[in-house]
Amino acid sequence: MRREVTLRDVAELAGVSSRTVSNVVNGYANVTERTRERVQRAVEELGYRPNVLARNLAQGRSGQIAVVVPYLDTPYFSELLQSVIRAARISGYNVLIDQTDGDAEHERGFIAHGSRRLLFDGVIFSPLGLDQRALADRDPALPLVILGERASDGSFDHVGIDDVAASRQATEHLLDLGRHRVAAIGDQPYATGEAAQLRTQGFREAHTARGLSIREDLIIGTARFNRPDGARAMADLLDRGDPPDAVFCYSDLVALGAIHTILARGLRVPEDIAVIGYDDIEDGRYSNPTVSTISPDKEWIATTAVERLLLRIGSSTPPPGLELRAPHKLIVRESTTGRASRP
Amino acid sequence: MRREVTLRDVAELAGVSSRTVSNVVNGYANVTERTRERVQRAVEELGYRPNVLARNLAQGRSGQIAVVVPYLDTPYFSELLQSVIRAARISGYNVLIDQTDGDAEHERGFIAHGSRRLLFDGVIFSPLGLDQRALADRDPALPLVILGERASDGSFDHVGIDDVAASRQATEHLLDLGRHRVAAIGDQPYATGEAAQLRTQGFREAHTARGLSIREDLIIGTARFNRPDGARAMADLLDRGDPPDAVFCYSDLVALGAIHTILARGLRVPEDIAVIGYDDIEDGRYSNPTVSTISPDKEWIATTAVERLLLRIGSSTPPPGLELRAPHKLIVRESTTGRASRP
DNA sequence: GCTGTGTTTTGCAGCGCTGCAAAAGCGTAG
DNA sequence: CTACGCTTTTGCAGCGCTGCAAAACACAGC
Repeated sequence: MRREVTLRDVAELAGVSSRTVSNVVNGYANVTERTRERVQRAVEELGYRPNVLARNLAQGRSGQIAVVVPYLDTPYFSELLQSVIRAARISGYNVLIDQTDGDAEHERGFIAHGSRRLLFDGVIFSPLGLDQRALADRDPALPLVILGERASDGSFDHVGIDDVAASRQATEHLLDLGRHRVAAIGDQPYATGEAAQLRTQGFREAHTARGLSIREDLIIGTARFNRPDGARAMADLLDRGDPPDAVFCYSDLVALGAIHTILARGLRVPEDIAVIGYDDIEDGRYSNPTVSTISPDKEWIATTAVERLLLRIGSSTPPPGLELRAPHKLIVRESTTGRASRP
Repeated sequence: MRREVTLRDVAELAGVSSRTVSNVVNGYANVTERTRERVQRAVEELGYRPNVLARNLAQGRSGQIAVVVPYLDTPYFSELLQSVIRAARISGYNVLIDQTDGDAEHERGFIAHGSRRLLFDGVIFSPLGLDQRALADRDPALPLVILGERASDGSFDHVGIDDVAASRQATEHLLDLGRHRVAAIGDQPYATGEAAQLRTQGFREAHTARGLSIREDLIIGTARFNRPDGARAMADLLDRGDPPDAVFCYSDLVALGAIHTILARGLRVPEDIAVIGYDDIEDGRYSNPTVSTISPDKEWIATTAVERLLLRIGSSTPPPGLELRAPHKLIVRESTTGRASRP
């Protein structure tokens, strides 16, 4: 493989210094038209391409941001990622993706002090559960934006919807339908399940606001927010007898899993059991029945996260950690109100 | 921000040369136990972390591979990516992800000569359509593995299932059910739709092998392989009158979209119309009805692609471009044979 | 003690680029 | 003609690491 063309090669051909070539390549303003043209021609003649690695080393930055999610194949994340990549690219950043598989050790490693130093300039992090230890030995110099959990300690930004309000809204929708035995699937009552706990809180508030009591045994925990766990939890509920007449699921995947079980048992959705999900993934818009859900504004979340992160990367004095509330709305579909009259 | 700890700092503290520290850090064999320990201690005391950028520049490699897919939110790709990331990480490689949004210009840019030179050591590329021009001015020195399309010109590897055989198998399954008016949704009869064309070919072969004629008007094209396009295509078919009694969809998403339309029209799946998909994504295992499909071995595809790519990256004389056939199988679910008797 | 062999450590150059500050060029005013 | 201020170009050092080859060391055998 022949040696690659360098700045110096171009400089020699154009009869200028390599620094001038650098200036032209980077669009520096103070270059005469004549020089610019001469350099431009030389660049093209030799087919010069800047060496990103060298540039990065010299600048002390990598031009990459990392996005860390627990699972890539969760539609919510992949839909979000799509927007993040787009937003980052507009600003000239590449996106390095990593999935933690929900492994706490792995999550910690990503924001720990000095880890993979300089491979990325900042991290957008969607932790499955961000424990105290991880926060404690995190690199304070690493620009960080957290998605989902509510945990800003002032040194990073947090972007997410108001989980409590949204969950309350979802539950109220079920109660408005006249359902009385409403179950919740997805609780995670341990230290790292904060997102789940906020949803449970909203679920409770909806009840107490109406003076309704909560059947604690109708709050079901799951390890993950995916289809198999939703299906399993629903099966548990149905096996017990005295089944619920409505279910609030903490993700659309859980809802799809639950619906799968309900239908497999010969019951109807929503006639026998109404189901509402969370996330508004595309699946739920095409499933049978279609799934009512809480729809977070993913585009808003993605662009805001990138924007804030780049701001952090760019500023020497880190801006204060903000709590950024993304808009959300309730979307009513067949799984709670049934199919509209057929055409 | 204080200056970061460098090799030289460690060297000074340990009283050795920086080259020796480098040797220890990189696990070079010929270092006495005494030296190694001393250096190790200094490394820990100072909290030294290698600067990846500098290492990359010195070595002339980036330790990253790029994976380029058209759309990240397509479950098939996100499921595949998950495995690719895992496989790459095992070999110490990071994965840089990019989505092209199906933009040909963007796709070309990724493999074009010199583009983003050295940002990644190789590319796993799932082109939406790899046109001649892109192949023509591709950088011959860039290690490349292509997924999906069948297009190896000998200078790169290609990993994918046998599309023709698989499609034929799917179609035969529908014919075996006694269906006679079988439609196909997803054809792309233009230059860059090779994957789709192979599936159409399999569809045809299944018919001709049994001496059946094909109703050309039952082969429907779509721009993408997603739910909305599947739903739309199915609506077209039904609007025409004389609807098909079975449909072979070129992806599970298309199938889910098609099923959505069929059910919305008050028809039944599979009683009125049997539907089979392609890709075996998780959706299809939990949808109502569950979706029969062609299941490619994604794990095999991912690990093989990474393995071959790293082999290319590592060898100075590029190995011959291989055509690697991944295993696949037909999976029969409710959308073709109906629900098993209820429990 | 000296030589030869093998192991361990070192010095240096350089990967290709950019930051910095100085040098050169250029036009205008005095 | 000189001085001054502004624009344009340049030279150099250095980002932090590794490749290479030479130097230093250790040990055995004569």
